[in-house]
Amino acid sequence: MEIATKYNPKEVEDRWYKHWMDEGFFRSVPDEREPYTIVIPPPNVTGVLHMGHMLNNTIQDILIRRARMMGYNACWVPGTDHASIATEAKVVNLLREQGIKKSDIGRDQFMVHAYEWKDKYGGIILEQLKKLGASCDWDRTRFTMEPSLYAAVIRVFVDLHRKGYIYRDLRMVNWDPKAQTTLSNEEVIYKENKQAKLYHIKYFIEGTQDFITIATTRPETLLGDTAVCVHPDDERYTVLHNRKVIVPLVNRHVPVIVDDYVDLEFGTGALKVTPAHDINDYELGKKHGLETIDIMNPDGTISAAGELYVGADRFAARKQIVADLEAAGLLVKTEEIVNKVGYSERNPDTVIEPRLSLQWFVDMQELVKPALENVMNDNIHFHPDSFKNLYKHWMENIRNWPISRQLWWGQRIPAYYLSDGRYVVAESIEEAVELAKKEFGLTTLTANDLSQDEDVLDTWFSSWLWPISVFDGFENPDEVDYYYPTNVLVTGWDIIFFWVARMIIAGYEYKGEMPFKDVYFTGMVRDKQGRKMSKQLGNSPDPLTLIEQYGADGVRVGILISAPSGNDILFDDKLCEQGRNFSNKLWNAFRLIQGWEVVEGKNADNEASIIWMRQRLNQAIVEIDQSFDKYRISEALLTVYNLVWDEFCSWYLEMIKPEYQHPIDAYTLEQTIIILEDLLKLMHPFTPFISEHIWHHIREREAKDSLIVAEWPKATEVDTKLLSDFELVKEMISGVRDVRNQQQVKPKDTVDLYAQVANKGLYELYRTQITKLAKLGTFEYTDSEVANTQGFMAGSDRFFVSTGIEIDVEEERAKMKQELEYTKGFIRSVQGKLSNERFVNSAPAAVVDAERKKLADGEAKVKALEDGLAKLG
RNA sequence: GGGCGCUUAGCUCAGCUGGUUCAGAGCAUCUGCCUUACAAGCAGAGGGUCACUGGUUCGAAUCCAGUAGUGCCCA
Repeated sequence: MEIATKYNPKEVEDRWYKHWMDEGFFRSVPDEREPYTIVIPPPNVTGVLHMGHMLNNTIQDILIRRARMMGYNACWVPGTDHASIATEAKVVNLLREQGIKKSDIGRDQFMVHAYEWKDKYGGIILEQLKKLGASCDWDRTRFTMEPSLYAAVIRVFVDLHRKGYIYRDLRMVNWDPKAQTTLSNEEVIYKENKQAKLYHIKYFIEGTQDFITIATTRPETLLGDTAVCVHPDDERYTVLHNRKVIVPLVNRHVPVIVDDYVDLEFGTGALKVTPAHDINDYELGKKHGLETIDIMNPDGTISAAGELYVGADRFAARKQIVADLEAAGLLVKTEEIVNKVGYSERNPDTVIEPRLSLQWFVDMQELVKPALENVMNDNIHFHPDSFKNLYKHWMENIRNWPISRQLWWGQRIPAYYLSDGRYVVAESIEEAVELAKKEFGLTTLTANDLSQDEDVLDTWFSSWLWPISVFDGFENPDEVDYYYPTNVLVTGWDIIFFWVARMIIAGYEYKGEMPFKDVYFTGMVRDKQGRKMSKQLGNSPDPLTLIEQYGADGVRVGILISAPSGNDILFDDKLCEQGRNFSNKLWNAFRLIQGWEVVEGKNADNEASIIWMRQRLNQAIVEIDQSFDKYRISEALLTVYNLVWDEFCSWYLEMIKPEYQHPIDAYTLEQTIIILEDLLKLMHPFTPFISEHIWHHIREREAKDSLIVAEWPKATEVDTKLLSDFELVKEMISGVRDVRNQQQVKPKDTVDLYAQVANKGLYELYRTQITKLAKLGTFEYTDSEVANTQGFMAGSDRFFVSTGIEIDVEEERAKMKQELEYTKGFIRSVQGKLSNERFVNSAPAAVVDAERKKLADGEAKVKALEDGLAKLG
């Protein structure tokens, strides 16, 4: 059979994914085995795959595939969250294109459209994950708005309310006037506004012709001013204490208050106080008992309470008020300054408005306690653990969580109001009626007398239940008891607060136990220049295009190879090229083995190579397992990569490879295939497609006998002596090759080698291998310098290569002298250590022994070189 | 302003409990090879004062302090 010299992943990948699906290898149901569980960080249902997903899902797939091979009942639960703001925005836009306004069709109709949209466009990302090779149990795909998960959210809200953790309060919120929703602090992006203006405005002092100048960047808010504040130590304004000033245009008489909150340096040192429209002013207002005047409508226009400019947009109002102030002679001056303005993450052009609003909150102060404790004491283990600092800092300063969102797409808050504003919280309207009857003594109350809260809950209020709710854990203990706690959560560090912390909180509150044992934080994927990948910059490659170009295996290797946990990675297509080349290397090793003619019997010359390769494999298994245990995934990959490429391909296969058109003996072939099978197993988590493909072509196999469920290799005791001996042999062969290169010996020509060595047995063991890889004519031993040869050292052994080309004796002597000097210097430093009593007494015995060995080796080397130099004359 | 990181080869980064010839890998560069598995390859080579200054130690890239540069988070 002719096999292409270049591996073509496109012909292979879809086929094996289908095979795995058909055979049900991804499926997990509870059984007597120990589970290994991962819940996917649910991507946004409107989302498409980006590089961050690629990284984080590749890691999850690697972990779950290895666990599956290790015999665990591996369960990776996929799904999406409903992304209330993002999805609602998409649905609103779609409806708008059809000429439909959200307000016209009403809430129920809107929800019908939203679910339709989700069914049609949502979840593309899950299909894309299949291309990457993600071995999720697709039968378990969950969605945060499906009935069971919806019910869980409502149940938790009611429960937390009953326990007193959920309350309603007037708070300053980040208001997005376009989406007409409240945003959390994390959803506000602060951008520098270089063209901001600082307006200096006159406030007359009551009963005088004097005025005080106040600087503000938001002059329209003066409509809501209820005080002016000065610093107690500010002598400029001492005369104003206990006086009143007049707010311009609206002519409101407001008190001057004194508080050291004011920054003496900024502006004029006097601050206008607008409690309804600035968070700091709100705090000041509370402290000083000021009136709060809300001058803004939800859509960002001026409300009736503002008295002037009613109905005008806030920015139009600003322009107008500046003009009017100027006309009235109340504007002292306008200054250009740079300030930071908050924008909505979802509507990037919309300036966030601080606004007072009646919101639902979760009181986090008690809830965080077990979540903080169990991370700090490593019951839940963070990787890398430096994120504990960040976590601790946040958890110790946690603020209460605003969970209302003024949207329709989401779980509607289960609070039911009477017309007088009193309310009850219940899982259904029926329960609410009963509750209200009892609580308020209204025996004749019916459902018609109650109206449900118009707001929905923050999407994270669904997501924090995910490790429980995906197993229907709030309804039925069967599955959740088996799978929970899950083993590991893999996610970007940027959502440590949004999600990771909150899941831990919910886990302890509702299961009394951690949601996962380990958390693996991935870095952010950035472009070559270190910029975050984003749609706006257009610097993010399309993952599916990359898969087309390099194969899923290649992209997986590429993205992982430079991605130690927690560190940001600077992504470059070149990395995928390296991944693709790795696939190709393996492919060609397979071609070589597949192409051999076989002859019965056993070529004893290969035995030493086989034993070495098995030991080398053994050692690598130990290293790989250790790396996995510490979640050093990219390090494990590198070990596999070097094992396959360098050790197996460059050394082992070159040693056992028969001469051209000669057959291989059946024994060596079988041993080689067994070794290759172990390599494929080790590769499988990283490069699932090509490894499975070769697995099925290297032997005849049943469909069930697939690599994805093959047993993970186990290491036996590692023969470190044998391995270090062979490293010396490698060094010696490389030494010969170096001489060949320097002397420009043609690849086909042989050279003669003379060895002046302490341990002939070592080299005899590998005589055929050495002869073959170094392309030797003769290989003999000597006890002194050989004339007209180029010498080199490997360890403390000395070798002489005769290439038939005249050697420059002077050059040879100079090289030897240089090496002699270096070695003598080295010996001096070792002797220095060994003659230091404090070193010998306080360093561990193994370290001291190692130094003694270094000394002995060095001395042997010096002797060989000195003898050689003497011989050269 | 407060907090947390980072600084190792031209580039991107490893280097774990301070201790093997510890200064590494990949990419890039240079030399030679289309040697019948692989040019998406093979065999080699060069390249670093481990940011700087001090300290602890028998011993520091590694621990501590300070300085400089840089990035992120919070206000």
